[in-house]
Amino acid sequence: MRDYGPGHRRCCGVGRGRGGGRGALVEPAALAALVSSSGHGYDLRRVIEELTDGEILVDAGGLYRVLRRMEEEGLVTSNWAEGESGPQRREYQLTEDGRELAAHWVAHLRERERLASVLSDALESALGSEKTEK
Amino acid sequence: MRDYGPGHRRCCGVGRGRGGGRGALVEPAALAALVSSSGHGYDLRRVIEELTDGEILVDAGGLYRVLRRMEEEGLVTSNWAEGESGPQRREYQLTEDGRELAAHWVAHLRERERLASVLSDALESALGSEKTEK
DNA sequence: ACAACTATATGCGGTTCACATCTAGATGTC
DNA sequence: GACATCTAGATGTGAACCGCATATAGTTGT
Repeated sequence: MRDYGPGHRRCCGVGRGRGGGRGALVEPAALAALVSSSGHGYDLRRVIEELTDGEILVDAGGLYRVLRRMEEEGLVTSNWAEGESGPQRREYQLTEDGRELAAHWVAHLRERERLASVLSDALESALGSEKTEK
Repeated sequence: MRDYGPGHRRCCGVGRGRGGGRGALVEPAALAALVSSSGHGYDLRRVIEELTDGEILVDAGGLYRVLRRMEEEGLVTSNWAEGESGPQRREYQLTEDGRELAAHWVAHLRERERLASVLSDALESALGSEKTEK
């Protein structure tokens, strides 16, 4: 159901479960983190946060899911870190495929950036010209 | 929505069913079209295409779904066009709420644009600095 | 003993979207 | 007439994304 509660209005697809709210960001964010420093999942969250100046905070559960999927797809490899104290860690490394995909993501994100720009320009000018004709 | 052509395997979340591939674009695109010219659904597709210089092509089925959902939410109103030849047309008009939401979408799209920019910058610089150290 | 933190993982549900398919009226062609 | 095609609206299906909650362990601090 689409009940956002009383007096609480839905705005621009922001909210729980809105998968497409920002588009697929977790995968490219994970790739970015892994390109700059391989490591374990929990830490990658911090790397992502740092890389993006705190703009992008990924959900831990979602990140683990994405990492496992990427492993299935041969984009990363993992192994349990040995001889360490603390909880078990699964260390991830990028594969060559993963590195290639990361490069593709750059172009893809630029394209997405442009689409958002084109659309917001269109919206803005439409709203603007409407005002003048009133 | 967009035709990525044949022979394009999974890359950067492009493909069927990837809901979040580019984020929610149909709703804001529909709003943009309706701000600049109210009309019926099938025609709004063309308006969207024109507004975005052919960059954004929405799926007809998806557009109708979005329009009906927006009507449920009070963002648009519709009525069957009368006294016309051809197939029945449902004419849509923006409500005041819809106009407000359109304005919100501008800011939201700008934010999304920035996020994509931040992330692609991060990815690019990570890939770049990796190359130098090799 | 208990709380808090690190680390990995699953469950759940809502949402977006592309592709295929369906109905139906209008129009054109052979 | 039979047919293909275009316009117009609509549903079915299923993949994928994501936020939030919760579960499980080990570690560290009080």
